[in-house]
Parts: sequence; C-alpha cells; structure tokens
Amino acid sequence: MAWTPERIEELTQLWNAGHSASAIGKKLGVSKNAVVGKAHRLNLPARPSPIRRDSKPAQPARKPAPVLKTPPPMPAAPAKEERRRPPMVRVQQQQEKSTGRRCQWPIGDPATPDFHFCEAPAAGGKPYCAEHCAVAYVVKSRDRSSEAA
DNA sequence: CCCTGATTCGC
DNA sequence: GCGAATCAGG
Repeated sequence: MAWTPERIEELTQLWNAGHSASAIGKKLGVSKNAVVGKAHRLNLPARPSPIRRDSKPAQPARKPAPVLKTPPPMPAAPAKEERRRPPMVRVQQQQEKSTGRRCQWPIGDPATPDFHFCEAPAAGGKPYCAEHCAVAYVVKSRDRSSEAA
C-alpha cells in the first residue's frame, strides 16, 4: 500500500495526537514498523522513547568492514589529545625536574582515576623517557637494526 | 513476554 | 522510498 497524501495526513494527525505507532499502523492497515519508519522519514516529532543507541562502544555486525588501506606506521605512539591531568604524584616529580620536559607516556585507562603519565625525565627532545621511547619508536628502531630488545 | 519507538539495510 | 529485521528500554 502506497503512502497517499491522505494516509500521510492521517498518519501525521494520529502521530501528533499521541497515538502509538502500532495503533496507527492498525488503523491504517500497516505494521508499526511502517508507521514509525514513515514518521521518521517525514521528520515527525520523535515521541517519548528512552532508547539510546548512540553509546560510544563499538557497534558490531552493523558495520563490519572498514577496509583500511593505509595503516598508520606508529601504533605505539599515543596521541597528544589523550593528555589528562595525572594524579597527585605530579608534585613530587615536579620537584625533581621542574623543566616540564617529562615523559608523556600514558599509564592505565584514560577513563579511570588511576590514569597518569610516566613523567620520568624525557629523553633528548622526545615526549617520552628513554624506556618509553624504545616502545614508542620500536617500529623505526626495528627498521634500522632489526633487534634492540 | 508483553509493550514501546529507533535505526539499519536490502529491496 | 519503503518496511521487515533488528535493536533497545520499560
């Protein structure tokens, strides 16, 4: 059954009158999916629905194959945007080296209170200490000497 | 298990 | 554009 202007009008009226999608569908002789689908397509006002589908976590099955052709070459290097204020231990380490050039290597889950940075003295202009430089730049190192572990 | 609406995706 | 399938909360 096609959506004739009359049907669309009736749908709109019933929808705006607060009838449920299934009730409207029953009246129009279509499924509630058809009603809610059409309503959504018509940009009718979304009626009270607590359903939240926009959770951050990965959505499986629905989007299976991103198929990336250019994998980023530095998997171990964390982004600067990940920067968060570390716990209170910061004060102590600042006393030792207040120049601010401290290792930015993230430790723990950024979404967790115990998240902090390494903050050992950074090695030669790098954002990380010597140990974490070895981890962050492992790809480059391997590229040159094939070992260093 | 029933209801609800929202979103996706093959047609 | 359509709507069944699927998802998701009450």
